[in-house]
Amino acid sequence: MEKKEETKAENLMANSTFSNQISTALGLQGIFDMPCEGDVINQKASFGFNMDMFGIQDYCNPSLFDLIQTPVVPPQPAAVSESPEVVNAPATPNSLSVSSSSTEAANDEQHTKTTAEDQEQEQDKEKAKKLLKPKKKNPKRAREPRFAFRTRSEVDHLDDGYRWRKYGQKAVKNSPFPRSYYRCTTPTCGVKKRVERSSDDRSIVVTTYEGTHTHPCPLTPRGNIAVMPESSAFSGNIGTSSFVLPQPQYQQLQQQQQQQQPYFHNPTPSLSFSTTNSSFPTFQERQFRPSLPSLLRDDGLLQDMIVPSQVLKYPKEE
DNA sequence: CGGTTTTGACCGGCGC
DNA sequence: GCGCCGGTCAAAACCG
Repeated sequence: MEKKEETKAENLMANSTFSNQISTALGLQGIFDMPCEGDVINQKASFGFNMDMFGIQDYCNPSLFDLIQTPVVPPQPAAVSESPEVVNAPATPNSLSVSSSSTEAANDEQHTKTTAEDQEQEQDKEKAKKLLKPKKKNPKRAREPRFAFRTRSEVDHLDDGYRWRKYGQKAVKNSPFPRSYYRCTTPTCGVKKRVERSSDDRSIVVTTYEGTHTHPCPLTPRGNIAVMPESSAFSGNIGTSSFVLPQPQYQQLQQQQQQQQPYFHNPTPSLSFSTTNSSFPTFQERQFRPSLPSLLRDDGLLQDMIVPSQVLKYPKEE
């Protein structure tokens, strides 16, 4: 019951354009504070990361950034060793018979407690267990670059335009709120993200991204930030939005992989977040306010902070 | 019926 | 070596 309510709520909130787009796009690391509720948005958006690079430092909050930025990148990449041990082939199905016989012997010594079938089952279990081991191949595999940011939102999992599948949830020490683990559903994309609620302020969601998407945002044809995909009222404007979030890391990958994957030839828009000569107004020029139609109101209002200027103009601003 | 979420178990790293 | 903890797996449940 509650679950359904939650689902509803999440659906309602699902439109929240997510700041990870920004972060992902910029390849930033650290924790970004991204207030996205109306009460907060009215306070003047306090981007926690340095937006100087966009020429919109007016809205950056360096102190906050400094305050909350944390080294989410592991201290040491600990030499990724493709050591032979990774080859350490676990018991393969073929080896089953061998170990099976030895197991039988062992059982024989004790007592004939199990039938052959039982043993087979046990062997299957063990085999299954062992089959898990090879996955530890890269014991110290270098972690992807990570970054985290904080978002004030009622929902844990905000829609960032990408599709995620939850693959785990864990209770977090010293926090009453569990941490959820998501993985990008795109087969070749190994991006993960963790979502947890701040124990200090339950209204704050801490999202940590790991890795770089190797594909455009599925909800947008050109990898642009997705803004209210189902809001047809805006999609038109958004489609031509000057607010285009490039994805440096993604672009890097483009360069690296475009030979392998023509997919990446899809030109990623250049950084037009810069306000110097684009039609996108400076943050200073813009008035962040809950100006979107009511259907947006309950969403994380982050989209207010990053919706294109056209959208912002949409509702008469008075 | 296929995709997603839930959830208990498992594993490795790390500190003691 | 042991226990704790974070991260992941995968079967089952759930959902559209």
